[in-house]
Amino acid sequence: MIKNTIRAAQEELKRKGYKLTGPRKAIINYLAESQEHPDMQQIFAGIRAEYPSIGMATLYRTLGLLLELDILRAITVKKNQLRYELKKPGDHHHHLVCTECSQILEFGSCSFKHISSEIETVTRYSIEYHNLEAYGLCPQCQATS
Amino acid sequence: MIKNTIRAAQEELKRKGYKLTGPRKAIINYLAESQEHPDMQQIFAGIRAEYPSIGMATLYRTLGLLLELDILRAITVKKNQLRYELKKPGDHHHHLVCTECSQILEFGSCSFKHISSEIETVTRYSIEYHNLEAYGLCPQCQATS
DNA sequence: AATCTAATTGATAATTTATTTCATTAAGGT
DNA sequence: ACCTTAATGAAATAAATTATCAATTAGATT
Ligand SMILES: [Zn+2]
Ligand SMILES: [Zn+2]
Ligand SMILES: [Zn+2]
Ligand SMILES: [Zn+2]
Repeated sequence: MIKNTIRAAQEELKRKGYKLTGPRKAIINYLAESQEHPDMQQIFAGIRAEYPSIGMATLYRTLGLLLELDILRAITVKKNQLRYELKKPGDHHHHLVCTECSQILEFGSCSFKHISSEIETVTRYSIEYHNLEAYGLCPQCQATS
Repeated sequence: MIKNTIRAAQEELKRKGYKLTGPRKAIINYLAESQEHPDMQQIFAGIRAEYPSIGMATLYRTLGLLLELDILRAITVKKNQLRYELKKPGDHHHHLVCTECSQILEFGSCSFKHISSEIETVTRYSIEYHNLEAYGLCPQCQATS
């Protein structure tokens, strides 16, 4: 539900004491509505459509902030190639990344949740979130090799 | 076993048709011997100690190559802050990363192996490797907050 | 062991990406 | 409507990454 995702992100910003500004709203809206996993260039271009005055620095700052607040997730496709997605409340999934064409596919089963608390006990870390990416070849790239 | 790690990495290079050059050997040696998870700057400084003529470009190229060959793993500590570790034959582990001080702790239990082949069946991807990082606060940073 | 060939290297330049600065704007509280 | 301060955007600056290319060298071939 896109509306919920947007609202959750906005509320989290306010809850932590940040202002809900035009640029931030535009970025959150764009991310919430994008079905793929866009990179920074795509996001920048996309935002400009409905918020033409936005500067690059603001986008850097905002993505950094959303990551810190754990509202946003970055997926490493290749070295220094990140793709982004807004976290949806109630959803938890991970990603398959094709090492050939960089296609991203989501999968819902998470095996980490079960061992998370045991790892917390053993290591004394307090775990806030986790990322899991599996890398390999997508069906198309398997065919053409 | 450091010796084995070095040999495995070297053999993989040769097996794939790459030359075993001085710089590559130095980089592999450094990585194999480093117990922490160094970043590029640390690696560069460390290599220079025993291979002073190495250029930055070669380090970039070599790290990229080792990543491609799945000999090397990159751990995302923060946005655009990577740490590296050579994969050891017979070893498989994942990482806890402190979001405050960037300390990295390894943990051995991998929950993904069990579901990997099922995901391959369902998605038709062929999975070659995976990365899992859990983020949170290390014991020290929990104390000072 | 000397020769050959193509991959690799290192210095530099060029490019791209990210951050800092700072005057201006605007969000949210009063 | 006003005030305070966080946030923005443009530009400058800095940092990271990649491209270029002559010189070197690993590994194969005599
Ligand atoms: Zn996703
Ligand atoms: Zn998970
Ligand atoms: Zn490790
Ligand atoms: Zn694993």
